[in-house]
Amino acid sequence: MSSFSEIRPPAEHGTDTSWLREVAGDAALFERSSSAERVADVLRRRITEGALPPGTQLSEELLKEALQVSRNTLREAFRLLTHEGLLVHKMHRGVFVPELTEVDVVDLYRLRRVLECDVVRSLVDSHPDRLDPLRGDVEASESAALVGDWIAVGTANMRFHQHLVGLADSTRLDEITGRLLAELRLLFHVIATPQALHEPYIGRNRALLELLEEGQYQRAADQLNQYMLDSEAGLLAAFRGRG
Amino acid sequence: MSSFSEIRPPAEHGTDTSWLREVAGDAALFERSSSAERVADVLRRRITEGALPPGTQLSEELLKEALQVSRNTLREAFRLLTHEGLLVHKMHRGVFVPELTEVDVVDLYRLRRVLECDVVRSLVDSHPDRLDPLRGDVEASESAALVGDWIAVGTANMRFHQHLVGLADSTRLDEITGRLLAELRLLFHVIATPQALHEPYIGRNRALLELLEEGQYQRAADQLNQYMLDSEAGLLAAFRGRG
DNA sequence: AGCGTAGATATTGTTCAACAATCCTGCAAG
DNA sequence: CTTGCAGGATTGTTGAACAATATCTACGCT
Repeated sequence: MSSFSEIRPPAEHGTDTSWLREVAGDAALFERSSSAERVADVLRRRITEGALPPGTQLSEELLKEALQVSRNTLREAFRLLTHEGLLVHKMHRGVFVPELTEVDVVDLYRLRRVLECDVVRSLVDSHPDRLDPLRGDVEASESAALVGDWIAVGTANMRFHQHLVGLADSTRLDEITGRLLAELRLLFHVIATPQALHEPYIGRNRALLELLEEGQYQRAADQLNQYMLDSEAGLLAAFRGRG
Repeated sequence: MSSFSEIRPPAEHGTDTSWLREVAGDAALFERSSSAERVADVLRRRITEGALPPGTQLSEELLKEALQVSRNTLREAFRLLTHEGLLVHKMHRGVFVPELTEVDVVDLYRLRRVLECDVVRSLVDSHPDRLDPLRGDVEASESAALVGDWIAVGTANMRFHQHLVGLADSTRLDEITGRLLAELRLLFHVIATPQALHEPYIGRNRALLELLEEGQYQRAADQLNQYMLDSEAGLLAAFRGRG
C-alpha cells in the first residue's frame, strides 16, 4: 500500500519535535469542559435521536431541574444549539425544535451538492491513510445493515460525508457541514421507515470510496452529484407521503 | 432593458396583499429589541471598523461599565459575535478579536469562490427588479470612490456580494455568506491601503452586473471566478508585505 | 352566538451579587 | 534555566429578584 509509511527516521536524541503537532490536535479534548457545552451535548443527542419531536418547546423551568444547572447556563446551551440549527428561538416565547419543510430539504441539499462535489472534484493525490476514516465509516454502515440497525446505518452515513468533506482541510467547511448534517438528521426523524432511506446508499458509499482510492476524482464528483439528487428526491417523496 | 418591469397590475380594492411581505421583512426591526443584540451591534461595528485590532481582549469588567449592561447580557453578545467569527473564545481566558492568517484567506476565498460562482451559474431569468439591490451597491461604490471614501467602497462591495448571493433564495447560504464576509472584513483592516484593495473591483462589479442583466450567467460565473482569484492574490500579497 | 377587549397568569428577558474555578504574574528554591 | 508555589485578577456558574411580554380567561358589547 503506502511505500513510505513504515520508514521513520529515528530521533537522534531530543531533536524530534514532530509529536508535538499530534498532541496539539488533542488539546481541544481538555478545553471541552464547559457546563453549557455539556448541556448542549445532552440536548443535541436527544434532538438528533428524535426523542424531541419537531415543534416541542424546551421549557427553561423544567430543563433546569432535569439537568441540574442554572437557568443562565441552560440559556447559553440553547444559544449554542440555536446557532447549529437544532433549535429555533422565538422572542419572549422560548426555544423550540424546528419544524423543517420541503423548502428546507431543497435548501440543504443544494448546499450539500455544491460543497461536497466541489471538495471531491478538487481533491489531489495524497497519503492513502487519509481515506482511513472513510473506510471505517463504510464498514460500520455495512455491518450495521447486517444487524438491521438502520439508524446506525444513517449515523455512519453522516460520518462518511463529514469525513469526506474533511479531506478539504477547511475548518469553516467542516463547521458548515456539521450544521447541515445536523439539520438533515432532524429531517430524517419525520420518516418512519429509515431502511428505505439509508439502504440504497451503503453500496454507493463504497463505490464512491473505491473511486477515490483510484484517484478518479472527477467521476467520483459526478457520481456524488447524482447520489445527492436521488437522496433529495427520496426524502422529498417520503415527506409528501406523510406531511 | 426589462420587458415587463413597468407593468404593475393595479389592485382592484383590498385584494392586493403583496405589501404584507414587504412589511414582514421589517418585522425583524421590531423583534430586534434584545439587549444582547444591541450590544452585539455596537461591538460588531467597532470590530468591523477596525477600531479593535486583532488580538485585543474584550474585558467583561470594562465593557460592562462602558455599555451599561449586565455581565450576562454582555456574555450573550459575545456568544453571538463568536458564532459570526468576529470573536474567538478561549476557555477561562476571555474573548479576543481573532488574528487571521494567510491560511484563513485561502480558506475563506475557497468557500466564496465555490458558493458565489455556483449561485451565479445556477441563476435563471426572473423579474428584473431583483437586480435592483445590486445596482444600488454598484452606484454606491462608484460615488464613494469619487469622494475617495475607500472604506465605504469596501462596504458597498461587501453588500454587492451579499445581495448577489441573496439571488439564490437560500436562507442558509445568506447566513454563511454573512459570516464569511464579516471575517473577510476583519482581514481588510490589516491592510493600510484600502484603495489598492478595493478600487479594481468597482468596475468589475459593474461589468458583472451587466452580464447578469443580459442573462449571460455562465460568462458571469467565469468572470466572477477570476475576480475572486485576483482578489485573493492581492490580499495575500498585501498580507505578506506587512506580516 | 360571535367578537373584541381587559385583566390574570405564566414564561421569558435582564440585572445583580456572590462564590468557585482557572489563568497569569512574580518570586523563591533547586 | 527550569520548576514549584503563593497572590491577584479574570472568567465560569449559580440563585434570586424584578421587568417585559405572550398566552389564557373572563367579561361586556353588538
